Amino acid sequence: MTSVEDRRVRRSRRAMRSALVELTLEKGFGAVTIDEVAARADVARATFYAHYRDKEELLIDVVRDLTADRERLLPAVEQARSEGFTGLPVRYIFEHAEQQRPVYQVVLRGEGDGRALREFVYLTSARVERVFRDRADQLGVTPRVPVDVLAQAWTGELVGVLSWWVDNDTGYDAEEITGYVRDLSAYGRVWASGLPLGHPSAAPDHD
Amino acid sequence: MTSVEDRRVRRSRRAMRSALVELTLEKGFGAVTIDEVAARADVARATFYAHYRDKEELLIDVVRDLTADRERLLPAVEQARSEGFTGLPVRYIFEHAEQQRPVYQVVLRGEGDGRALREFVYLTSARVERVFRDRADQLGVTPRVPVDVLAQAWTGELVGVLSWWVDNDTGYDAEEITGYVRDLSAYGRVWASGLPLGHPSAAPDHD
DNA sequence: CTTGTTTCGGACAATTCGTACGGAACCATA
DNA sequence: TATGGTTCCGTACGAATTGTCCGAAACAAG
Repeated sequence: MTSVEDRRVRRSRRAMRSALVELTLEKGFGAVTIDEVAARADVARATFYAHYRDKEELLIDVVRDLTADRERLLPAVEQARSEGFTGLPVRYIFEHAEQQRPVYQVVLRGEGDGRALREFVYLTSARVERVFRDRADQLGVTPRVPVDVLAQAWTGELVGVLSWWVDNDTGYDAEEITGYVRDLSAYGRVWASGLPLGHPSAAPDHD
Repeated sequence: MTSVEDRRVRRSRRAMRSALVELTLEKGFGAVTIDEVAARADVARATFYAHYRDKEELLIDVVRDLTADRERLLPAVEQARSEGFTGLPVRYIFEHAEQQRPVYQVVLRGEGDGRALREFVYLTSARVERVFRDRADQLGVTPRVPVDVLAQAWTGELVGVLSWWVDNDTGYDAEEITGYVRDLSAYGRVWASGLPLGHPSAAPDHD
């Protein structure tokens, strides 16, 4: 039942995914009705229920499809780099977001009951945490900040900037924003604000 | 119409706000019906519509009430500090989240059509950006990363960690998490991962 | 006490939802 | 190209929820 092999299944699901994205951008997720999705996808309403329990599940399917697509872009990058690289290069994330902008907009707006965005954040943070943990093990150093906190913070930063970037006309292109995010997260706000680097051992009294 | 002065209005709105929070934690925002909110708040259904257009507006009211409460806590802190301080101390945010945990959970889960969470993020990031901008002006330095990017990144980091913290049993208390977030965002991932501090002028090749 | 506002309780039509069904169209095999 | 299994269509149905209306009662503030 509902085999992913079947061409009809692929067709229907793909159609419904992009129908949802379109409609959500037009009138907001909450205002989109299942009838409309089916109509736009040129599919019977009964077909929708044959694949998804509700709108939210369809949106989650959109998220999974998006992240799968994102992962599919990485091997080429990794191969071109020094061996053993398993990171999630910021630059390709923003470029991916540039290409798939409408989808990112819909996903990152976080509509629905939040399951979809949470799925996206989870898929990302789990990836990030794994990378950080491997790196720490490999270098044999003890992190000054626990890896799980690090992963959550960095994912939050990424998602925050990403949401803002795809939803507004910020004036920065993918390359610029990549540079800022990378340097900021790597060297911190003190460096980023243009101050001379003090020694971080004393407790800082910034906010 | 709908004057905020009237005691009946205050009563009704407060009751509906906490009813929504309770019910959302019990069964999820999407599953909560307006009937239930009214019933739990011990208010007629018509009264709901006299105050809010839909559930989302009620949730936004929850957000505004929450941030207003958060702001109300700050003056005491600011006064106890060196004059001229206008920051948003991380520590008090996490302590506030600890006290108001159910509300933070509901808000940060980002259910509904996202307007409420977006309002929260906006209210926070606007505050943050103002602080960063003032600080940059005051110090007369040119930030290496534009202030708007800085604000979005830091807000994202804060919201990301906050969501994770209030929704999971992370094992860190408010003070610990505050220290980590503050140091990490101030000095960056390179420092946080325990590495010796290289010179940040060369282009980094981390992710 | 009087005036204006808010709340109540009940009713209403209109949407949307989720499910069911037989028959037609389709796909992957042989 | 024949066949058995699946997916899709079209339609129909009851149930639940929504948003709006109204007059009467309760309340707040001068």
